[in-house]
Amino acid sequence: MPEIADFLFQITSLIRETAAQRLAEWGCGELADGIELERPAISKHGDYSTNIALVAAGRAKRPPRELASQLADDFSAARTLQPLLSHTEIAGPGFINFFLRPAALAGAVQTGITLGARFGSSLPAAPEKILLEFVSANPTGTLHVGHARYAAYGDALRRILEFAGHDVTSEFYINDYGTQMEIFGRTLAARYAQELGLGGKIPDEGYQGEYPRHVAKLIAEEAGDRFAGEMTPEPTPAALSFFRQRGCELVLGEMRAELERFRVGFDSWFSESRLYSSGEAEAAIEELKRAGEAVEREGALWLLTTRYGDDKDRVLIRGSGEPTYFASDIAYHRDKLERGYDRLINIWGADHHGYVPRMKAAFEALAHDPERLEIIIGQLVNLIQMGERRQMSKRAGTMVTLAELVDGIGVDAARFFLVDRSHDTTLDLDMEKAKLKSEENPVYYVQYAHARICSILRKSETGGEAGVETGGEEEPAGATQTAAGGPFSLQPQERELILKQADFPAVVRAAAITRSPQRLTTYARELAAVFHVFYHNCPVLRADPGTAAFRLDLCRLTRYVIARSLDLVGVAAPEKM
RNA sequence: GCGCUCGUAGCUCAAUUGGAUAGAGCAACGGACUUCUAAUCCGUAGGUUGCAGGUUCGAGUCCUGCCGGGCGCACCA
Repeated sequence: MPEIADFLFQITSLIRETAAQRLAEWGCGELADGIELERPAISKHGDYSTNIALVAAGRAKRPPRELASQLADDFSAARTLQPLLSHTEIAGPGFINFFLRPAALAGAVQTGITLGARFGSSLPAAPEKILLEFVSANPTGTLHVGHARYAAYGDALRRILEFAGHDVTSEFYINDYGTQMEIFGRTLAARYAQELGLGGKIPDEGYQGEYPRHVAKLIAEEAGDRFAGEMTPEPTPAALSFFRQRGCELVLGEMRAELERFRVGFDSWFSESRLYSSGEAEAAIEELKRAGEAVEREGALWLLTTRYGDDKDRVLIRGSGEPTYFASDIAYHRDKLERGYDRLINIWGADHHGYVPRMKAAFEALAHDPERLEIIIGQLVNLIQMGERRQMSKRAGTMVTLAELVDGIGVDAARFFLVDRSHDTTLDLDMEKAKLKSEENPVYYVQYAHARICSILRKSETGGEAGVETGGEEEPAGATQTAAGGPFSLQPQERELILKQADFPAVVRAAAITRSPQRLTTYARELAAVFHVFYHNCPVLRADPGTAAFRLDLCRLTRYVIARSLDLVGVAAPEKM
């Protein structure tokens, strides 16, 4: 239920109210609340249409067109709808098509402008306190385009959910505990020793590649030879602990800077190792033991996830006494719930989807509703290099970093490109092609419309051309607009523009509900297209004063909606191009 | 082998969650700048929505079975 009066929502509400009584008469009154207005594909089919007669026909056991006819009469007779509705038609198998009065559409523009920055925002029926966790890259390397995809998607989702009325916290989970960190620390120590000419040896399982060397260099710069005495024959535990910790800090610092450059900020950075220092991990495990959900077997501690549909039980504590990543994750999610969130949304890569059932099972084991955990699986990014499809891999050196992506095509093009396709399809990225074709990125099409509008608005403010020119002479035939207040008609391009603007609040809502930021890029492109057509057919500053004023309002609202649509996916809206 | 997931124009993707004649952008071809920004607009061409059934007034969308791609199936994370 939108907090804010939104034109399409208002009409829909009035249609529902009007239809409710008749539907009840036919024994299907509960259908009224489900009535939705759609934009027909063809303009001849009206401004909006509804299929309610078709839906009701099955229940009422009467021909759909007969029901449509009755409902259409009701709509025409309804006092509340008369200021909005010009007429209705019945078409096809039983669609009811609505044709709106121009004055009503003009009123919608005024409402939108009055709402200003709030236009499109809403208050959902059940606002939620949401924790949105994404990226959460291991602090042992650099961010690549796979992370970039989740960063762009997650951050856009955060913006959209907030604008749609939810209370969202974005969080980055830091895997700074366990085996991988251990190995990373050893790798850094070896690289550090090499920096100092002490000839350290990278462990067998260690990280090859340039990045650890880069981090070790940073440490060498700030620490000098302070640890030189602790490197041979083996790095001391104290030294390893330092390298682990300092390395992690440095990597996270670079990640944070890189993400900020990408316009992705996190409200919270949550450390895995803190779960152990605070005793939370132990507490979670104890709770599971006490509840009889975790048992010792074969020297390890197992969580009995098969009770809740998982394929096999899962180890929490290894025979070696080391807790698994799964144990950490349980403690982590327990902590999230204790922080009072209604819903936990995790964005995971497709390579982790097999992990979902056990995590859900853990919720049940802790007697929490697994529905509160929503895991969004994002498909992976493949690289195309020299015409070959390759999977990204640090070891194979087939990796494109977030930094390279941003340097290559810029933040706006990169974010638009990444969010524009569904997170649910695998994405092929050819960096060479992406660079060559970056000027063809649809983001510029949308930004250009925005810049164009800004240019018109600038000129209107300086009073340059408004009203001084040839009056209505260049108007397309049939224009009969007069100053506000009088009866007028709308050019088809104006009508299209207004109807497209009126879609915006519903687009935001749909994007939020279906977790699809990509709806916004599609919408922004459509709105820009409709505006460009309007621009070519309907002069603004050169129109007569009344028309010019009205069209300037159309421009203002379009500008606002484009800027907001882009902002919701983290893309800038430049005033000049 | 089992599980999850995706197959839509030559390419990259949409399609208001079951609606009317499946739409955009690139790429191709032909037009429009003495004009509020030509990074734009107009037009042409491009499709058995992987295949086969099913559900109903109606299917790209839901169900079943095949085919093909991706990803998983650890006391790794």
